Amino acid sequence: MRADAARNREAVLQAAGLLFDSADDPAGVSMDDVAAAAGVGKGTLFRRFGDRAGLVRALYELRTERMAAEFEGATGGEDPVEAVVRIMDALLRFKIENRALSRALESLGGGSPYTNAAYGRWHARVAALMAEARGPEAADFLAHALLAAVRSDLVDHLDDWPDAHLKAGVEELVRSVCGERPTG
Amino acid sequence: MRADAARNREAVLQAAGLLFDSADDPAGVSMDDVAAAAGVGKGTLFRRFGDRAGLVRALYELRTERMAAEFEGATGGEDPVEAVVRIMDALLRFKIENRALSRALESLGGGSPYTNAAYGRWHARVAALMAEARGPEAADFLAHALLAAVRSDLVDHLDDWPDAHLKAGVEELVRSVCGERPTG
DNA sequence: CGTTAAACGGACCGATGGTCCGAATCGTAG
DNA sequence: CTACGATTCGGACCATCGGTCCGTTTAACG
Repeated sequence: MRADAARNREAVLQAAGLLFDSADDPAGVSMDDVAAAAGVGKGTLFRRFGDRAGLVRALYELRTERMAAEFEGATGGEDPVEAVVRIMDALLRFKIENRALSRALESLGGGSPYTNAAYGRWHARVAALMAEARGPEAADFLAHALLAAVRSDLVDHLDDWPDAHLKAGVEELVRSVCGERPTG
Repeated sequence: MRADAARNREAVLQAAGLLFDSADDPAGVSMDDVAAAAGVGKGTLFRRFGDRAGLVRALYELRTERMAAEFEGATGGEDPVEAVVRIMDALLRFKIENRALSRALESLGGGSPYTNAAYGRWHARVAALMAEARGPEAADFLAHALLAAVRSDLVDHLDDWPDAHLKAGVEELVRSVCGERPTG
């Protein structure tokens, strides 16, 4: 990759990140806005990322890297229920901290958010843990259901709840679905 | 309302219904398409329904009427868990039978699907039942989580599952969340 | 039938995602 | 350092879409 190309790629990612972070509605961030903020022509933007979806995915994967790495090496042996709790909590935090970007990703059109490599990975992981925790019966669907509970637009809808309340709700959900009796 | 206005309103609703039903991607149904299919000018379409969201909501409420009525009078006394199972099953069936329309409704932009009178009603009802079934602790969030599990794009994503499998998954989810032990 | 208020409908507008191609720039070979 | 080909740049340009405007038509009523 030529030097100017690499430089522009970084500039675009950074600019787009700032724009999404400071946007209430991700749909309000246009490709023209991104190009302008990055000091780059529209052609450059589209050649590098293909289309809007490509840009959003690239940005998303950038932000996801660290979190994904944290769980990549998470070896077995741990209580599967606790593992699911940890994953769901991490996802919830991520959605809270990356509201606009996450919403942009989940509203790309087509089958989003399900046509998405990252979703597939999380689902596989959670489904496996669910199968371990309570049998393989409906593990696949229950994993989908858990992930649906932290979808960004729901998190966004509940943004006037205290974070702790939301977190407690998610944890309660996970434990219930995993077959633990309700607390208290 | 003038007679021609009423006639055109019906024509638009019927045409839009057909278009959405036969569309894979609801975004592919444009307002121009609807106007043309209804044999009506664009101005008429927008004057009657305000904007795209208005049209989709009108169509949605039309289709929802029967289902809503079924639960409107559902008096108490029934086992709350069974009541939630019934509601979730009805919602699931509705999403399956109205794929494109439901997806259109849930992807209107803004805080959709949560800025929606119907959602509020379903949530209130489910939350109340959840509170009855397992205490008020996290009932509010758990109701959101249940409803999220039958969101139309998830249902659509799983459209190669047999309906019975999906239905069983939803039922299993509801019973788990309500505190029943996993079956088997 | 005449009058009036309401509805009609399609030309028009602004914005947006995406394309195109001549101009500018990078990397390299000589 | 220079010359040159390949790659990238960038913004004018295009098609489409939601939504508006306004001259024209038409339903309703006395």
